[in-house]
Amino acid sequence: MMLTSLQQEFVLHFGEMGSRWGINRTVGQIYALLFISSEPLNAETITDALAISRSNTSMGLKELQSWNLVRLKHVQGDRRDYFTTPDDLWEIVRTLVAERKKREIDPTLTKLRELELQGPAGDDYAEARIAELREMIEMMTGFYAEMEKLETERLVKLMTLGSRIAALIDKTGAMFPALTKRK
Amino acid sequence: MMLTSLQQEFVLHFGEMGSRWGINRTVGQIYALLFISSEPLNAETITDALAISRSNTSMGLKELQSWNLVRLKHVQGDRRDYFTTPDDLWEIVRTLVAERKKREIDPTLTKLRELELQGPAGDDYAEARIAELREMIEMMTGFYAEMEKLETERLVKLMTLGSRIAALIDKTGAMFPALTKRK
DNA sequence: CTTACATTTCAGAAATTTCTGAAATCACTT
DNA sequence: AAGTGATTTCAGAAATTTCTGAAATGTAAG
Repeated sequence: MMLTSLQQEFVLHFGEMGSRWGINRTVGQIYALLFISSEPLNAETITDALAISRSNTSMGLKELQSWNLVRLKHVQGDRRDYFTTPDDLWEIVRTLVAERKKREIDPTLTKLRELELQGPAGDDYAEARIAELREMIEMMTGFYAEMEKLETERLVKLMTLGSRIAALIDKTGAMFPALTKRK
Repeated sequence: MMLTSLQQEFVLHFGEMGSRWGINRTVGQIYALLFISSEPLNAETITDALAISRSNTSMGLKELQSWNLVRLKHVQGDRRDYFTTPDDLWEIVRTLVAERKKREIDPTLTKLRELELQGPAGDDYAEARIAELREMIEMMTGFYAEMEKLETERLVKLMTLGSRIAALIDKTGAMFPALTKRK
């Protein structure tokens, strides 16, 4: 498959950004290619569009599947696997956030709880700092859980409230003022 | 400096998580150490607490400074630099989010705008997909900009609204319904 | 069961990132 | 301006990650 120059640039950009996003260049490129392709692509097509090895494509697709970022399709009378990204961008963002939380936040939350369970270690400052960090992460993951529950309509509405958001918050009764205290 | 076992475990965990967070092990460990230390530390102390080279410490601190994640302090009568993390966790989170946005999102938004400016490339699907992605990122960065403006009090209040958030959103008039449409 | 692909695995090669020690630079003191 | 100690730079070494080609495995059809 020959890429248009638009596709080419888009794909290369995602490849370069890959390392900042915690994936490698190839994975970024494969994802980008699937994202801007109107039809599902098979591994062979991806391999030659990106000029990489067939095995690299296989590993990249496996990685994207582990992130739940691609969907498998089948074409009538063709036994090869075809891949796409979801049409709905909101679904993509939800998946991305969920997976990053799982990989980047959850293990740390677990570790912090473990450390607290190990009981007083005679280092009051470190203990307080760890507790404080755990509480903050819990608050943020709690908020995330609520956001995740919202249907896309409401999420969009919230995100487009603009500066009226502050006034809206003020409309509700005061809650958990203790959580705003500083050390 | 001898680390307590609590500090040790905390530091090692941040080191391991480093790669998932887009920093390297050493940078993760240095940050963790500063975070749980009640007093500012100098490079020499960090070097021997983590058993790394002096130059590695220097590079790690430089990296943390480029992220705005550490503060420089000076001790009376000591010409060495001492480093700490801000006491206020909210300040840390704000910095982290701002820096990640700058590194992970902004360059892509710029690139997408560039691609759109290059004008019709005869690939309607890719063009539509790129426009859609740009709009989504703009919506999210717009929301982020609003969140960033909120004082910590209000942010905490918003984050602890729990399930009442949905009802609150519904209280406002309908806005931008077009933005919720699917392809 | 055999053939004909399709896909995955995996050991080593290649590329990239991280780390070190030595030298250079910087900045304060005398 | 010479001396002392702190910090940074940087070239190469070490470690890690990514990529490839070949072999192994999987799977549907004949």
